[in-house]
Amino acid sequence: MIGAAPLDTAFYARPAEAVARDLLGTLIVSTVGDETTIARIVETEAYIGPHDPASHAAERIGRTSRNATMFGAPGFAYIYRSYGIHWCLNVVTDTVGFPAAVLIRAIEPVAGIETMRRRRWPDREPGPDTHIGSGPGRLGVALGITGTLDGHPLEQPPLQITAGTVVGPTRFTKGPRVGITRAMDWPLRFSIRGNPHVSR
DNA sequence: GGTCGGATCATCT
DNA sequence: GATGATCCGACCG
Repeated sequence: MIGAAPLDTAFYARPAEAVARDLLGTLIVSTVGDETTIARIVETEAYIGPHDPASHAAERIGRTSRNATMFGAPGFAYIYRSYGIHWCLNVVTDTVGFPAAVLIRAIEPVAGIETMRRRRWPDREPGPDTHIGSGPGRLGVALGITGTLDGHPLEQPPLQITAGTVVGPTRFTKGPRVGITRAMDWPLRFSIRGNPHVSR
């Protein structure tokens, strides 16, 4: 459903694993730069707390300026710079003082696809639509997300998440997270089964 | 199809 | 000084 109300704090104020699963099928509505783009979340990863060694807020790291948003209230965007190049979007979950978040790993374009194509390929022929948001760095570009949105409440423009399509228990896959070097076997990555926009 | 190296920088050792 | 929740283009087969 397009135009649904934003997800509320109660949705986010749960363990990251539950939020990661339930974010599948919901819609990101971005009005960054006066252009509206809407995309369905098709892949997520949970970073479940200080005991999660792969988390930016793992116990051995503690609270730093980068991960400060993860320690705050649920329902806010945690955005970080990846490999010095990409902006990656997370959603803060659980409770204040307990750092947990869900990384959005892939999206499927729903509206504003021309804007997304232009942002992704400004100086060359557009690639296939399945490459617009099939990865955390890619979807950041497509939706116009930058570090200035770190700490932004996701119930407000210009970046919101609203209810979308309910993804049933047999229509998603759960498996190991991608690109990490610790806790590589923890099954905290969720994706819509068979969706061509999933990163892998 | 697959593998490899470069880009680029905030954060941490 | 090294690392990393990545991506892309080049090259190989």
